[in-house]
Order: sequence, then C-alpha cells, then structure tokens
Amino acid sequence: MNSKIILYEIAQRMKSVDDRISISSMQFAELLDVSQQTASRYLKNLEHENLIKRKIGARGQEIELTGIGIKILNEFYLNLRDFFENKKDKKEIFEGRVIKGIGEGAYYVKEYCGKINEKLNFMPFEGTLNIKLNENFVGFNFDRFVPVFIDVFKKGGRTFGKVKCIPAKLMVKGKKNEKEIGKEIKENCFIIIPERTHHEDVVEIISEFNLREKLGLFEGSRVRVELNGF
Amino acid sequence: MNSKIILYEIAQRMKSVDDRISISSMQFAELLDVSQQTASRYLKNLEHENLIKRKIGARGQEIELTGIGIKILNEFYLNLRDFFENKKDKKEIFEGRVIKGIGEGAYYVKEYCGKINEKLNFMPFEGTLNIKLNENFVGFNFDRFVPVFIDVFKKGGRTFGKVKCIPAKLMVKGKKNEKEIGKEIKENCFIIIPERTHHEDVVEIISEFNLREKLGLFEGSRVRVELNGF
DNA sequence: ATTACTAGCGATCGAGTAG
DNA sequence: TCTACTCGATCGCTAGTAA
Repeated sequence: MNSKIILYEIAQRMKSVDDRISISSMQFAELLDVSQQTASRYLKNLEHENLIKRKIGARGQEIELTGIGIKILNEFYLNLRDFFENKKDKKEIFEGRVIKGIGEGAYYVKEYCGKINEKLNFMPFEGTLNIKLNENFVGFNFDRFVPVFIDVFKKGGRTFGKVKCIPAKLMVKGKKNEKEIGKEIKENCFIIIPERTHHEDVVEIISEFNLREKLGLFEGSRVRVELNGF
Repeated sequence: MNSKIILYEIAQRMKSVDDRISISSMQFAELLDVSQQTASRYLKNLEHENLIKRKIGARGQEIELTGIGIKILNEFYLNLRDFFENKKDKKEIFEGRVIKGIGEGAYYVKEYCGKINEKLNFMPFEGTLNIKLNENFVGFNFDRFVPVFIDVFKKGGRTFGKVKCIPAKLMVKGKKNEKEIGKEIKENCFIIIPERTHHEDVVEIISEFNLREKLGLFEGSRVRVELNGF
C-alpha cells in the first residue's frame, strides 16, 4: 500500500492540518480493511518516513502530521485541484529571462551527449540555456508532461544521475536585423531536469543548436517556453 | 499498488477530466518506477475495474478516464479540499427533519441488538429514528469520524451485513410542557450506516431509548446532530 | 488494553518471451 | 515496436504471540 493513501486516510479523520487524532491500530485496521498487524506496520512506517508523529499509550496512539507529511498531501491536493478546476491550460506556457549558467551545464552536456543522442536522437550543443522563471511561474509543475528519462550511468568511475527530459518549444521575438522583426520564432528543445539537484526557479534547456547564437539571446532576454506533452 | 494512486498518476498527465493521453506501458513504467510488465498489468487492471478506457495501438495506448474513475478522483479531491481549506469544522453538525421509516429499521435493530450490546455496550430501543438531511447537508462525509464496526454475521441462515456505527449527539429544542422550554436537549445516540445500501440523504439513528417518545419528536420535527469523533 | 515481532504463506513483481 | 502471458523470486500480509 502506498504511503500517500495511508496519509490521506489519516488526514480524512482530522479536522485540519494541525489536528491530532487518537486511534488504535485495531480501529485503523478496520478503516483500511487490513489486519491489526498491518495497520500497525503502516503507522510505524509512516513514522519512520517522517510523515507522522506518534505518541503511543496504553489505549491507542495520538497521531499528528509532520511538515513533510502535510507537504506531500498538499501537493496531492494542488495537483488534483489543477486537474478538476481546469487550470492546467493556463500553465502550458511559462515565461522567464535568460540568465548566465555557471558553466557546469556545458560539462554535463558533454558527458551526457552520448545518452542524449541515444534517447532523444540528436547531438546537443555543448551548453545549456538557463532560464529564470518569472515569479508567477515559480513552482510550475512539470510532472504532468510525459518525459523521456536518461537513466543513471557510470563513466570513468563517476556516476551520472537520472535526468528527465521534456520536449518543449522555446519562443522568442525575432531579432532586430531580420525580416521577422517582432515575429515569434519557435525552436524545438528539451527541458532538462536532474533527478537530484535543481533550482525551483531556474530551468535548463538543451538543443541541437547554440540557442543564444541562433536566436540572438543575451542575459536578460525575455523568453517563453511552451510544453505540449507527447 | 493502490488503484487510486495509479489513477492519480494518469490524471496528472491530463489537462482536464475529458482529456486523453497517449502513453506506452514502457513510458508509464518509468513514471511509476516499476517494470513495463507491471505498468501494463496496472493499466489492464484499471480498465477491468472500469476506471479507465483504453485504445491499444501499435505504438502505445490512448487512455481516458471513465465516469467512475473521475468520480473516485473527485471524492479524493473534495476530501482533501475540505481538509486544507478548513471547512470541516462547519460540518461537524448536520441538520434535518424526522421522517417516517418503513418499519424495516425495527426488524434490523432486533436482529442486530446482540451485536450492538456487545460492541456498543447498550441494548438499543427496537426501532430507528430516520432523519432526512436538509439539502445543504446532503453528501455529508461520515468517513472522517472514527466508527465502531459491527461485522458481518449469520443467524438462522440469513447473512447480516457489516454496519458502521458513529457516536453522535441528537439535539432538539425542549418540549413545550416542560421547564426547559426552548432549551436545547442533547441525547447520546449512534448513527447507523449499513455498508451495503443506504440513502444519500437519510440517516438512521439508534439509541437506548425511544427517542421519539423521550424527546417528543414527530414527523417533520427539526433536529440537529453533532458528531465528535472519539 | 495496547503495539509490534516472527514465521509462514499468499500476493505481487519482473525476466523472458510470445503474439 | 508494442501488449501481456508464464513462472520463479521476492515482497508483504496475517496469525500467533510476546512485551
């Protein structure tokens, strides 16, 4: 059984996020339709995962959610809300400005390029375009787009982590010295999301081309990124 | 893995409830971090449970949610919304009016009374008080109160289903010919919810006493019911 | 009363592979 | 390619029971 579901079942018996409930493993077992032993193990695991806090007494246990537990449930809730309140369409595009990367991107693209070619079928330009999201797009949920994964691999004793690649279109206003002044140019690319470490408000983009050069981008250039799923 | 979670993962890749997505079992497997075989089985099971519809082609499958699937996710969503938007407090009490039962209640209480005594520690009056919920309380969520269950049992060749009992207080304005005119009288009781069949807008209440007599209730009398959990 | 350990077994998973 | 079957391995459940 998934932790989220169990957490949800607990939450449902609470009045609010900072509430606490008293329940025995036997009662909880009946609610979930499992044995008392299993219910006990579930609660123990949740505690171990730091999703709930417990105080165990002679006639049951007092349970409250931890910050992490609340956060997980809240993500759950927000995603469902987006789904049902139909707010997803508005989030298919995000906007931001080009910022300087720390040069790390180039190194990693070099290391990953064989895998990128294998999975995405193109040889990437050895560098990433870093985009700082405009404030109202921070927290953009990338989970709802079907990604391509590049799995963990080892090379020369180093381990390179799993990376999520989401197909996207980079959109910029045409450069001044061209016919298409002011016209929007769309360029296919991939958003790169490392499984381990990434900033909340910066996304990295890779492409077959040097996007800065091809699209005439500089530090601070406004860009829009469109995601279409598959 | 729980069906609900899988349904949620699918929904998260959709733009809205009537959207459909194209995804292969391999892609879905990577999203859930399970094998392709398992992902395939999950989808097959969801289809079998009538939670999704599939169109299987040569390069993947088109998936959309069924009405039942949407309903399950929506319940999920509404419960989480109540939890996070703190609307639960307002629902600790519901209101309604006394209505005539069809006499069935008395029969069942007679059959269940041994079990009731065993589990709830009182001999119930042989009859139920039926309350029709006021419109704005229809859909009241009883799941968040910790109930006492009376398990399935057999007696004289008949099977009597599982029943959920939730402790409550019945509140009515004092009868006219007493000292406590207009004063609110609280009476301990249990709400009875059969696992199998019950109306959305009618709840049945049992008590040690004949509540109609004790509280002077008639068809149409306004009552309030307070639930406290345990 | 509780919670939760251990043992055994039944359910579920994933590798191999067919269609 | 895809989906999905079989089947052996492994995981997770429940019964019994200790604390």
